[in-house]
Amino acid sequence: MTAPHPAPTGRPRGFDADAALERAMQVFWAQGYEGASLTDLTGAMGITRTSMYAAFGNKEELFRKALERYAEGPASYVGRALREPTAARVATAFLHGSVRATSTPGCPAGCLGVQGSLAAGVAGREARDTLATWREEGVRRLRERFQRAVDEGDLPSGADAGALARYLMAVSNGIAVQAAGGATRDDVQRVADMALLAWPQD
Amino acid sequence: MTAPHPAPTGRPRGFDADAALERAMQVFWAQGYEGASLTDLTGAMGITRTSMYAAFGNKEELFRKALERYAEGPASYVGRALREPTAARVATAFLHGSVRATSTPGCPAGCLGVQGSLAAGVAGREARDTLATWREEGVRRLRERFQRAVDEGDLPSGADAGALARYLMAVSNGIAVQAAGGATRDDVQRVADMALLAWPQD
DNA sequence: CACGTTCCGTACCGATCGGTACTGAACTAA
DNA sequence: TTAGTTCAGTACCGATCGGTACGGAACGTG
Repeated sequence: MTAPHPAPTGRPRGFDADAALERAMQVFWAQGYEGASLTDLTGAMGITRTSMYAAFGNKEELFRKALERYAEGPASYVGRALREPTAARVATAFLHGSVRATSTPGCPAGCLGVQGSLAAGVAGREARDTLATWREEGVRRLRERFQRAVDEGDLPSGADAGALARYLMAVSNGIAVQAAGGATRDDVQRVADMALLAWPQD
Repeated sequence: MTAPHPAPTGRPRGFDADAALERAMQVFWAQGYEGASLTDLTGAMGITRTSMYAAFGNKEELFRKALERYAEGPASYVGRALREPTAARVATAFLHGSVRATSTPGCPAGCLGVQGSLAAGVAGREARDTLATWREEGVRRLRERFQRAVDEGDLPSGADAGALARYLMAVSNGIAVQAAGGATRDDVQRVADMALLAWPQD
């Protein structure tokens, strides 16, 4: 394994693909999949259509890659929250992370995983399903974390890990909708704090 | 005032405008504002483009009228909830109504007021703002109802009516997102019930 | 009947949609 | 230098977008 990139022949790429993807993510985040035209996207990315297609495939693949970047960037709080030592701290970190990510100055308000595509025509159906799967994957990770907490005695033995997981995801989604609609960070922070009052006490 | 409709001269309308608006509402609900093309809409409404423009103005006005119909139909639970005698019962009726409306067989999953337009390009920006204003109006009505409950001693004097109102709206929005993503009625019912555990006890 | 008014249906408008063919330009290897 | 390969940019593709012009059809009124 001396050369992970086999043979860099031909004309080199004239732009930073990582930076371009970051811009594309921002456009999808702000305008949604259907609302983001190739003109909008390539304009923000600073490249031509042909360069975009050569580097990312097509609009749908660009969207999927933008979502991956989103998951590792603005939504990285999910993975961090899951590594908290107790279920209660997981819940708190998850919702507080959601508050921060959906109300960060300089970034679009809301969550790409929600407003990227929620209801769509035929053209945006695949993007919609991609996001639904992504959110469901988040529920699954939370559920498994909480099931472990039940097994370890961190949560009461009667606690429903699946219900707790979906509850947190739903509140997070609601925070995202509120933020997208103009609610302030203080507004959604109060929502998160109030939602945590429902957390099971042992 | 003998004739509220002054002079019904000319060729009479060949379709039921009310039924047509109902179909349009369903299409916007399922596909969102940008995802619903005029071909989709008029096809479902069973009328031609010219008839739609004559009866409803244009796509944006059709959307606003569909939202009005939604508010008086599937979302009528909001007004009913506000008339409940105690704040706690308002909250319960509001979230349970949200559960029912977002997971009704035969209707699109989710809430038109959320997935109708959350993030949009220039074309859908007005629809998006219309929905944000509509949701904010819901928060206002809840807040005023809860402020009254505080004044009457129904809620503790320290309760923050605005925070309670936004909390309920956020949870409702989250339920809508989850339902749109495929969560079952039982799933979102559990979310609602758990969210109500956070309600202030006197 | 003829007349004015309104509605319906077709056929079309310019603009924009996502996507691509093609021509050079810029690089490495021989 | 030459050949081979990849990228950039223009100019364009057919399809679809929201919206409309226009002519005929269906009504109430003289």
